[in-house]
Formats: sequence, structure tokens, C-alpha cells
Amino acid sequence: MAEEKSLNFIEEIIEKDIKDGKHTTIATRFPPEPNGYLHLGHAKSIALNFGLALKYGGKTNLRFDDTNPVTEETEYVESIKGDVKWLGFSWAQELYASDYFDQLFSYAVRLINKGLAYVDDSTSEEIANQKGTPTQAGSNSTFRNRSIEENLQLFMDMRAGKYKDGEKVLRAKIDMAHINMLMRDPILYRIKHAHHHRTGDAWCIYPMYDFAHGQSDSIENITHSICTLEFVSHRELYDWFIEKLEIYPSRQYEFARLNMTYTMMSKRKLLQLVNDKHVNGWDDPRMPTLSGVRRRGYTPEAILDFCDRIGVAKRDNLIDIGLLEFCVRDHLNKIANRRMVVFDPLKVVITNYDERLTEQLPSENNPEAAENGIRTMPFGRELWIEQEDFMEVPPKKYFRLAPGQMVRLKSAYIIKCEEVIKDINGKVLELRCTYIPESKSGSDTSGIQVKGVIHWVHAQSALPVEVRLYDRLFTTEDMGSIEDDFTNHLNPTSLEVKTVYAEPALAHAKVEECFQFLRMGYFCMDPDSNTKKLVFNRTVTLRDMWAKAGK
RNA sequence: UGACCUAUGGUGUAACGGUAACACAGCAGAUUUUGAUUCUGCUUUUCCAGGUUCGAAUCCUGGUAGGUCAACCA
Repeated sequence: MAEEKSLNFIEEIIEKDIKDGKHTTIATRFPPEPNGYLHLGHAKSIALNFGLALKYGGKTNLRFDDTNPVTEETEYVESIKGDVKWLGFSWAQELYASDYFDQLFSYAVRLINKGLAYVDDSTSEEIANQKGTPTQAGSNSTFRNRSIEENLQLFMDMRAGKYKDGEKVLRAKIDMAHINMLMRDPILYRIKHAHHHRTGDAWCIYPMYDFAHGQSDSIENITHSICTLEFVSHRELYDWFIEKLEIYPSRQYEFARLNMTYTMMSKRKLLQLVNDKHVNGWDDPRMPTLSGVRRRGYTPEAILDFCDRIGVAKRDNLIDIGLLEFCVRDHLNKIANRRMVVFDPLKVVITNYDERLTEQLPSENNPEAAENGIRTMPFGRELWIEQEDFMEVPPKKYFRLAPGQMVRLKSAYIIKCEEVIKDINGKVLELRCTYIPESKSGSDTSGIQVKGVIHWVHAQSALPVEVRLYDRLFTTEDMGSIEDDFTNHLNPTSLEVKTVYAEPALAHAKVEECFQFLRMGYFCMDPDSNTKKLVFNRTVTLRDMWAKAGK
């Protein structure tokens, strides 16, 4: 019963192209600039580009847009490749815009020969002034009418390193009065005596984005070049180069980038968070980077499901981060094994339980996945329960522990609170309880029905572990609308670290393994863990209707 | 004060001239040895004004609102 899923606007274009015979197969590309780590916005683009190729039997190239040597590094290339693979995609070819530097150079020469490009000695301020404004036409550069021969010679000299950075640029000769600012003689090449992460010192001139991207698409025979909305006005230039150069006509289509509540997705600002140590690196679990959410415990399946649910369209959007959390809970609920961990311990002494005795009680690893089997938990006279699970004066409908009340210890026995031990300040130190021997989980003959079920750990065998409790990084819902410094909106309590008490089975956890700590949330073992100390990151809390009700 | 893009519940997305639907969120209930999960039900929607049409979210015109564009960034 495959439910017919409606097509997004790009799929409609592709299906029409195939139906019309324009293409028999498609080729897309994912074109990151290696100047930062990939984030959830990129995941949307990756899912789209690779997903389309998979759906229509085409291919997707991974192409690094590395035309600016001063910001780009090999470290970023490696992280990007790792992230794409982690999401589960395989690229047809690993390519670099820098692979095409020779080709791009000859394209520039072709344009010069056609009288469509010229070398300009103007300073960057002069060029900016010549641009005009959106409502005001620009003016021609005084160098605009150099001869083809002179332009050719000058361009060769630029390449040969005769000039310093900023001394000259190569510009397209289009129309300084064009209504589209990008068509006002855009810069094609600039001089940068900088070391490139791949081409080393072979070049001292580098093409601009507009002169590299479309041509790279064309060289690779990309049929559908998909990018975000801010490139809409670049399309006219993209098409101009294809037309004047008479090369394979790739076509550009634009979709709305992902925006998410309480999140900021700008590589520049994420870099600042890292550099200014507001977070502990690109893979800090609070970061919206793929390496961050991975370390946080998000699964590729959850992220891809999220990308699928948010859809692809052309209007600006602000997705509720709650949807991402829904997706990860939905997946983790199915795959994560359960463990009991007490965060704020309150001692419980079972007065009628033999202190020399310890039982090993079985408990299912995951009620949603019986095949995951069971593990056993030690049970004895002294236990830890959650402070939250006891109230001396409970409100109505509180069905946890209170004086004289009964509660079920998950996978163990029903206990009754007989006595509350307090210090001189009235602080509750310990609970004296009795257990009902016939109420043993799995063989309960007591006939007692209790509404409350709580988690617990055996005091003597409890394993102290560190948990890192994350909250949203920013306190403002729409970070795109702020006008002051974004660091003013950082959440000061986005990380809380504490030591908690876990059942012994957690000792066998592996790095990146996800668990549901019963009633506390989903957690994932952090790579900081070692044999002396285990560390778990809280991926997301559980949905909690009781907390929501305000107790 | 120009050009371009966009406008559907709280948030997203669909409906392709035939009488607005799906998901998340919210609310209510059932089940539950996780106040989780699961299940059931409910609330809430076509930016405005004209026009075309038997019929408009959809087509046309004009407004309005939001976004984008003046880096030797991508």
C-alpha cells in the first residue's frame, strides 16, 4: 500500500524533463566550500541532491567549491566527506573546482577574445562605486575599452604573478546599467598570492564563485544544479556564461534553505562560536553541525526523516526544532536499549528485605524490540530512587511515592513507604519502605494494582557515570530576526554536567551507543569516555505530559 | 525608492479549475510495569480587493506583507 507521495517542485521539473525527453537520466552535485563543518541545513541539501539521483537513477558528485584559498582547509574536506558518508550517501565522483582551474582559465581567455571580458586596474573601492545601487545605474570603468590584445597580455601577466593582490582584476563586460546588480561587469578573477590546499602555489589568480560554479556544473554535465534562494539572482549570470562560452547548459534551480527555531545556521557565526570558545569545537553536541548532532546522539535515520518531513519549497520557513526532536525520539524509541539511571538519588531501605541477599532481576532491553533480549539488574536492601519520585505532601494525581503510598519499582517489586527519615532541617534523608514479596515482576500474585512505576538502582552496585545535559544553545526563537550581536542570545545553561548512578549493565556501553535512560531521556556515550569514567550526552528528553501539566 | 522570489491552521508541507488534506505542536480520552510508546477523538487554515468561470487556494489585474540583491566570500 505505497501511499502516493506528492512531488516537490524540483521533482516535478525533473519528471517533466524526463517525460519531454530533455534528459534520460539526471546528474546532481553537492558543492560545499571547505571552509567549515557541515550543518543541518547542508543535510537538507544533501538529502535533496543525493535523494533525487537515487530516485531517478542518476548520479551525484561531491564537488568542493574551493576557489578561495585563504579560507579553505583540508581539515574541512575530510570532515565534509565523513559527514556525507555518515548520512549514508555515496558520491559518484569526488571533485574540486580547483580541478578545473586550467579549463576555467581558458574559458576566461575565450571571453576576452570575444570582447566580453577586460582587465580592470580600478581599486576595490572604485569598483564598488562603479556598481551603483539597486535603484541607480552604475558607471563604466575607465579601463573598460582596452583592446583584446592588451587584455590578453595583461591577463597573462596577472597569471604570471607580475602584480600584487588587488592590483588588477578580470571583469566580464556586460552592462553597468543592468537592472541585476550581478550583471554589472562582475569580477571573474582576482589576484591572491595565497597557498591553495590542493594546487599549492601553482596559481596566484583565482576565479570567483560565479565564474567557477556554473562552469564546473557544465563540465560535469550536471543536469539540475540545485542551490538555495539567495542565488536566484545569480542565475542570470550563470546562464550568461553558458551562453557566451557555448558550453553544456546545466540549469540552476533554487529552494528555500532550512531555518530552525533556537538555532543559527551560518558557517561564519558557527566558526565564531568555535573560535571564541563559546562551545567546545565544531562537534560540540550543542552545535547544529552534523558532527555535533552526531556526537549528541542523533542518528542519520532521524535526520533524513526530518529532511523528508520538512519538505522542499521556495518560501522562507522557520521549522520548529521540536520536529527534529520528534524524529530522533521516534527512531531512538525503536532502537535504543533501556537502562535505569538515577540522577538525584534518594536512599530507600527495604526494611523487610534480607540484607545478606541480592537478587538478579531480568528486565527487557527494549519493549519495542523483543529481539534485543534482556539484561539483569541487581536488587537488594538498599536502593537509590529519584528524589522527584517522592513527595511528602503529594498533590492530587501524584502516583509516585509518598508516606503510606505504594509504587512499583520497574522490573522488581511493589514497595510501600512506611517512614521518612529527615535531618534537623527537615530535609528528607532516607525512606524506610517494605516490599511485597508476592509482587515480583513477571510472577505477581499480590493482586495489588499500583499506578506508579519508577526506576531505581541497587545502591551497592551502582555505577557512577557523568551525564552532560544539553539545552538549546540560544534563547531566542527566531535567530534570523535579531539585530544585535548573536552571542547576546546564547543560553547560559545550555550545558549541565552531573554525576549520576547507573545500573551495572551500562558499563558495557560502547562509544556512540544510544540508550534510553528510563523516564529520563535518550543518551549516547561520548568519546570522552574511558575505563575510569563513562560519559553520556543527553540527546533529547522524553516527552513528559506530567511535567507539562505543571504538576 | 528599482528588480527578483514568496504568500494555505501555531509550524511546515499538499491539493495541478471541482468545493482544503497530511505531519508536528496543542487539547481530551483509552491502554500501559517508562506520566514514555501505542491508539481514539477534537480545535485551528487559503494575505487583501477586484475580475474570468457554472465553479478559484489554484487563472488575470492591482494592492499589501515578508525575503533577496550594491564582498576582489560562497
